[in-house]
Amino acid sequence: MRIGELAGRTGVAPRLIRYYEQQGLLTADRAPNGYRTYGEEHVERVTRVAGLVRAGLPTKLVKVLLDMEDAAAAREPTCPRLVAEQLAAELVGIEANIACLTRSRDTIREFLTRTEHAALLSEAAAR
Amino acid sequence: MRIGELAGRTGVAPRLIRYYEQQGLLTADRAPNGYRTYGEEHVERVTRVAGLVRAGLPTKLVKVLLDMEDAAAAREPTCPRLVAEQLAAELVGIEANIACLTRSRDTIREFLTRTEHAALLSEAAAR
DNA sequence: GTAAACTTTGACACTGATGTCAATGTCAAG
DNA sequence: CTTGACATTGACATCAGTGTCAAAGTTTAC
Repeated sequence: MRIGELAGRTGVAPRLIRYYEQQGLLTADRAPNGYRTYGEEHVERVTRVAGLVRAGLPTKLVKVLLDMEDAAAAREPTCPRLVAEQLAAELVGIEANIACLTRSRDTIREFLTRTEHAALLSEAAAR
Repeated sequence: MRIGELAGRTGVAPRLIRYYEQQGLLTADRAPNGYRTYGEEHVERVTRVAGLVRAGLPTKLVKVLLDMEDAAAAREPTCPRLVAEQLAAELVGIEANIACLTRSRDTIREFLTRTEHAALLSEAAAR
C-alpha cells in the first residue's frame, strides 16, 4: 500500500508519516518508481507513533521506546546501566502523565454524568 | 509565597507560571508592590496544570478541564449539549492517550526487568 | 492520449510551549 | 547606602509538530 492509503487507514496525514520517517521513527520500502510502500504491520506502527506523539512524548523518546520494543522482541536485549537509568526516569514521567490523565478522565466522566449527558459516554466508548 | 518559592516547590519555572497565568489557567493575587502572591492551594494547581500540559493537552483544553472541575465543585453545574459533546470527544482522546502511555510504561518495566535493572523500578517508585 | 488523482522532495510559515535577555523596580542584609 | 537576590514586563529566539504550496514525475480512468 502507498502512503495515501496508509494515511487513510491510520488517520495520520501523509505529511506526518513522512515527517516521522525522517525522524527515524518509521521505515518504508520503496517501489521502483520511488513511491513508499507499506505493509499491514505499518498500520499499527504509525498508529502507535502518532498516539505517543499526541500523548506529548517528544519524537526522540518515541524512537527510543519503539527501538526498545523491537529489541525486546529479540532475546537477550542489552542495556547499559546509564540507558537503564534514563528509562527509569522516563518511566516516572510517564506514570505521572497517566495519573494526571486518569484524573482528568474521571473528572470528565463524572461531570457528564452529573449533567445528564451520560448517554454521550457510551456513545464515545462505542468508537 | 511569591513566584520563586512556588516555582521551587512545584518544579515549574517562574517563566511558565507566568505563562500559564497569561493563558488563564492560573490566578494570582498581587502584593502592593505588584509581586504575585500565592497560597498553599496554588501549589497543587500549578502541579496539576503543568502535569496536564506535559501530558500533551493544549493549554486551552486544560483551561476547560480545570474550569469544569471548579464548576463541578459548585452544585448544579450547567452544561449545554454542545459543550458536552466536545468533552465526550476529548474523553476519547484522553483514553487513547492513557492506553498508549500504559503500554509504553509496561514496555519499559518489562524491559528493565529483563535486563536485570529491576532495582531501578523500586527506586523510581520511591520518588 | 489526456485529464485527474496521487507521489516525490523541498521550502516556507505558523502555532504552542519554553528559554533567555534586557531594563527596571523592590527588598533584605551588610 | 550599596550590593545581591528576586520581581516585573516585554521582546526575541528556539524547537517540535504541522499545514501548505510548488514543481515535477507516476498512475489511473476515461
